[in-house]
Amino acid sequence: MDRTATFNEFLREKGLKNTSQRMLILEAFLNSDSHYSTEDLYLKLRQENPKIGYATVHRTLKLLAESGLAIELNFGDGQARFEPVHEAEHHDHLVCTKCGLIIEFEEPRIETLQNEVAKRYNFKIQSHRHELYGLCQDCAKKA
Amino acid sequence: MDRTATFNEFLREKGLKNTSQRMLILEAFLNSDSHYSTEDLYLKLRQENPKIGYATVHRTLKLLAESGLAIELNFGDGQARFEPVHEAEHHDHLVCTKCGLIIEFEEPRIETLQNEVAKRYNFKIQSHRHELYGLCQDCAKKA
DNA sequence: TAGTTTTCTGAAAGTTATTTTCAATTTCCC
DNA sequence: GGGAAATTGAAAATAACTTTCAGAAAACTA
Repeated sequence: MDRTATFNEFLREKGLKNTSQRMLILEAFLNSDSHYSTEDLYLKLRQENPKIGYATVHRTLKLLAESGLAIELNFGDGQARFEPVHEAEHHDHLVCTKCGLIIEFEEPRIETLQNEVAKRYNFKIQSHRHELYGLCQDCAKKA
Repeated sequence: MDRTATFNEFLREKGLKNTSQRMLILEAFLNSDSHYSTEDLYLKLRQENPKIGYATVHRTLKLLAESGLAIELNFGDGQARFEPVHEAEHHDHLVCTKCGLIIEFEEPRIETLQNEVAKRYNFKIQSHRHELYGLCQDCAKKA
């Protein structure tokens, strides 16, 4: 299932409608390689489609984030940015030191920060390990 | 050198002045265990000191962040929060798979996200590993 | 597929957090 | 203590985001 279909299914499940604006915004967003703020994407869309509204772009980006197709990033410049979530997202682990339970987690924002760190040192990442060790919910309760 | 002294030195270096308000804000901030927004800290300070201004609290928190005593966090709720940076901040590693070079890095924002992940699973973190593997600047150049 | 219901849209207004302005005050350096 | 320079608090300004609302469009129903 491609991402347009994924989004359509998301809309259907939520009882929302598939509109031409949403499709335009989705397409523009998916074809981006950078991190768009609402403003950025709005201005880009305006070039082709002068009657699209800022509020619609904003609302659609929120929906995309909710559907999992986008993640919302905050670099602390007071402007939210949205990034497409790519397939093959990998996960990291929480490991319980008492019972051995392993929980997989995904946190794209950590990935972003890793990339930022690597960039800081002109380092080219090939892979990574990231494990959090501690007590799971049950073991913490018993302790 | 304690943190008050650190801040005073930071002020002196920047040609800024040591005022009673700044000291009050610094003290309240350092004695906090939680993440304060400007608003939070402002309201707390008002209890003891009704004439302190919001703008001053805000400006001082920015200075603290600039001085390295605080980090500014963004949880995406549209409100910046500030957290004291504690001593003994630990670091993680970049490891070059070619020449074995190890670079230490610190990235408090990753720590914050880790905590967020842990909270998501009601997991109590005891320690963690976080290593990025790849090519250092030099090896990447040669490749 | 026409009619009905519900959601959507864009523009503008409203919020909320943050930043700036400015006149009075305070600090710092002799 | 005197004076230049920075600071303060209140209020105004800004900027990002969210909501409102009436007309438009999509989805459902028979």
